[in-house]
Amino acid sequence: MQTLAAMLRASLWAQGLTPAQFDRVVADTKERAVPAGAYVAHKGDPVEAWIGVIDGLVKMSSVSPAGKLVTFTGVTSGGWFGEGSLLKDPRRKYDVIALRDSRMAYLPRKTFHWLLDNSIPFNRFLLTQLNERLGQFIALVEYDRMLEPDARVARCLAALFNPHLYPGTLRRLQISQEEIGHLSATSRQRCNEALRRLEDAGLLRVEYGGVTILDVEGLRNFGA
DNA sequence: TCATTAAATTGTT
DNA sequence: AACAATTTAATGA
Repeated sequence: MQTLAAMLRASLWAQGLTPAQFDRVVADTKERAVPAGAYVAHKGDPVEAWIGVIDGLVKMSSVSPAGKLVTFTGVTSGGWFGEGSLLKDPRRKYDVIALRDSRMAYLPRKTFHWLLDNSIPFNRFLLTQLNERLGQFIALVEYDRMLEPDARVARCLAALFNPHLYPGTLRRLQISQEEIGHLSATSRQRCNEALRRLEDAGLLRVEYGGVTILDVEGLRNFGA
């Protein structure tokens, strides 16, 4: 648990701002609490802000025409998303749902573009973020077809600890096995089996209502 | 603070 | 998908 200002200060992208720029960001950014299970943003909504997770966990997902729920990725404390929509498409391309009670930060579109125009470090950060996400999605497509469920679960968890996207995330992840299943496209029972195998391998510890990550690198390379 | 009950989550079939 | 076991959270004495 941390304050909005502390979260902003800890963000990689805020480190490179001038004190004046940082002050404006703090002044413009609004905070909102979202209970578990509630929508942070709906698919198709106009995108009015860059959204960060101060504390909590959200998932980006979509519902196919056939009604099937597809989860793309999760975002943990310290992560920001929606820059793609702010740069290009005016509307959000996916639903964002809180998996736990979460506190979100909203940086207005106007401030976001002002930072783009005035801060080189901010641009640099965005490049890195976009690149990391691209890599994540490429890996997603790749391992979705090639790897066994154990490895999918492992990499999906490792992705939540990407240091570029989510700096300083605690090792303890509060998430049910059912949700890990959604994130990794495995059934709940297959996910449960995978988690226990990963625990046997010493990569994480399975707990009630969550897991503690012991070896991020090991998870990332699992099954490779 | 402790005991009881309900709800959520996990482990098995 | 359904069921049983386990853990946590909530309630009230």
